Amino acid sequence: MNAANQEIKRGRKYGQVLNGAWEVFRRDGFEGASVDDIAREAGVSKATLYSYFPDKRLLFLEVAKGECCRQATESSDLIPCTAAPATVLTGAATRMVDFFLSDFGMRVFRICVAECDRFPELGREFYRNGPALARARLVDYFHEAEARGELRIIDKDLAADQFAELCKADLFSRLVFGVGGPISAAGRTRVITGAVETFLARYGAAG
Amino acid sequence: MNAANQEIKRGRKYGQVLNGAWEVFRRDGFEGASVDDIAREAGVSKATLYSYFPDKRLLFLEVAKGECCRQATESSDLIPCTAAPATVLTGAATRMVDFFLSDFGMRVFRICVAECDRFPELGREFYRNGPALARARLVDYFHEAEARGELRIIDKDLAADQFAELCKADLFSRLVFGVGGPISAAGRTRVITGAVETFLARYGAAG
DNA sequence: GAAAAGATGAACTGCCCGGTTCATCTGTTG
DNA sequence: CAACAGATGAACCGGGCAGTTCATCTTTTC
Repeated sequence: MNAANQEIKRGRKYGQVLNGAWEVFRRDGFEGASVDDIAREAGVSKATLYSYFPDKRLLFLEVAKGECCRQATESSDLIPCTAAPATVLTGAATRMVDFFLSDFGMRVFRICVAECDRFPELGREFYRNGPALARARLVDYFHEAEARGELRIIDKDLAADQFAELCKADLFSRLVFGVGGPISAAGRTRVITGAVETFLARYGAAG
Repeated sequence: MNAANQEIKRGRKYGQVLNGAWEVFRRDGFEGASVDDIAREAGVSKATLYSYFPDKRLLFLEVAKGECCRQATESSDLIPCTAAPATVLTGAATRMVDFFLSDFGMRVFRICVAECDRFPELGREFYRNGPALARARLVDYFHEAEARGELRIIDKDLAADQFAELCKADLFSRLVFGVGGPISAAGRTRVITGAVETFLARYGAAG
């Protein structure tokens, strides 16, 4: 197991530390999290923790970057491009909405926004594995769909960003600012179908 | 002057404290700001500061809420509703983009996101004076424009949110995560005209 | 000009936190 | 079993910060 798992680079409890640190950081933020808390949460002594990471800053950066990468690889699944645009787009919209409505997505976003002054590279990492990745995939799909005569898009980058943004309508602000309780399933589908319809009204080949 | 200005509720230097506190809070965030720094920045002694506010938390809340209100009242200017929809919407889009691209808008947003766990009411205040207000104004305009036969919108709330969201395409994420240097004027107009065109493709009466 | 109210700044208290040290314990390897 | 590397935890250090106190100074008010 040790030989196979390359992520446990140094020492036996490297993974434990990362998990515990992520738990505490996402709960309390960077400043709010104390190293003692992290050590306790990870079931590890402070001395052990500092034998892995030179300081709190580096620990945080490693944890956050790891989570950003995880988010990217986990969402690297299907896009069945051959279906009708409305179907494909609805699927894509659902996945995007699910992500940023998730507790996980929200926490990562919040931390990135809060700490991106202190950790500029963190914001870039998140952007690369999040918005930029989603855009690249959408643009790829747009090319194929356009070749099939299903869509007509000049500025494909902008169109992809617009679509992603349409998926956030209403939901995102309310969640970010903690307004109006939990999001209902009806509210979700309202936004998703609305996004697809508006997008196709502009870029659909039928228009 | 004292009788006329009701904002100086307690003591002569109340305003000074608020200004200095805002300066430091927006630079360093809540945790990062030290009360000594604030007192120095405000040109006031710490004892004076604590004679106005019982603790740092309340001071921050007062400052942030004040800024949220200011943002609302300052943007309460014109919407010339009688012009063509493309014109009106372009103006509205420009104002929204200008706001969240501004140093001020960005800082307020960042602070609200970062601290909304610690200060739930702050997020609500920002939402009320920001997104919710913008939506209400747009919806009002939609009603008038629809009565004139210029637009055709069923779910006006959703449409307003979509429009606001379209204005953020590309720009907002890049700014929030500090990716890709300053925003060019060309990039700005690209997004604004794109937003108006997509919106009108869906909701314009000509469609 | 005197009293009252407000402002001052500097010192002080406690507390928490990041980071270090060290003597001791545990588990692995040969 | 012996040797060694890693893990432990508890104590400790230095520094910064929120909040208090107080004797003194300034401004207002009558």
